[in-house]
Amino acid sequence: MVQYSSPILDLSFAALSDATRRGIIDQLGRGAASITGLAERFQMTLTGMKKHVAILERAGLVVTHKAGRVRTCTLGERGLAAEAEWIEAHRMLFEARFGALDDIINELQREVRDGSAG
Amino acid sequence: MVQYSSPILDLSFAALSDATRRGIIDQLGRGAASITGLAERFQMTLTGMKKHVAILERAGLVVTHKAGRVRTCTLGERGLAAEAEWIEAHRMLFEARFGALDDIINELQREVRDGSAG
DNA sequence: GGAATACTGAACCATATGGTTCAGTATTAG
DNA sequence: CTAATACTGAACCATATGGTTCAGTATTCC
Repeated sequence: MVQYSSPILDLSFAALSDATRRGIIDQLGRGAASITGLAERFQMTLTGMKKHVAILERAGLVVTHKAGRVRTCTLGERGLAAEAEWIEAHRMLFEARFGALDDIINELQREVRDGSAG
Repeated sequence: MVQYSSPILDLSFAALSDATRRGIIDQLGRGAASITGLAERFQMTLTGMKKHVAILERAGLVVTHKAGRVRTCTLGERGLAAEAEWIEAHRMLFEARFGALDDIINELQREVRDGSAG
């Protein structure tokens, strides 16, 4: 079996797969915000927004701090380094695939070896 | 309301949020593979593997071609450009936050020290 | 033709999202 | 103390994942 487990990437790519959450990151890049502020900006109930923030927080992309009644959300310190690293490494894979097309064709012919033409 | 919709990023970040699917991309970077080949390598039923491949395909990350009985999977030509672009743009946001942190802290300390707004 | 191979689809199950409402709790303002 | 504000948690609903099994269909091999 092959193990490619990476809880951080699992959680953070999942967190980034929603447009609202990408918008929240965008917004927090312009300054800290409360749950209420984010909920208003994204036209959503407080409860709904809190769930999004919880998902971002679990992924380490957002940090929150409650002072009095107000929970303030900011971008996490972790940043997007792990995600960028994976993406960049695999961009090269994608590009290498088109560079190394001959090898791939050979591999294909060896594996399939059915001479299927059309 | 704010619109941050981007079906491509939705689908591809979601596709990348699973370790098995990241492994499949890894594997396809080393050469094309059949559903059966991938299913064996990742210890999974054909049906299960086909679902993963379908999710990668829907995101444009993988392309498949059926010749005879065999469906061959390869990396999609689209690559990871859109994902890389989003990540890089927002890495800067994250870093800008912490670059500006000194300023923010100074500002806060100044306000506290001066006892702003009695 | 008949059997093995490779995939496919439907159905099922458990869990997670993405959202809601409703009923609280804690904090701040008067 | 009272009231408003800001959040929180439980419960609910629909849909998507992540996996399975079981029953096909299409191809290839003998």
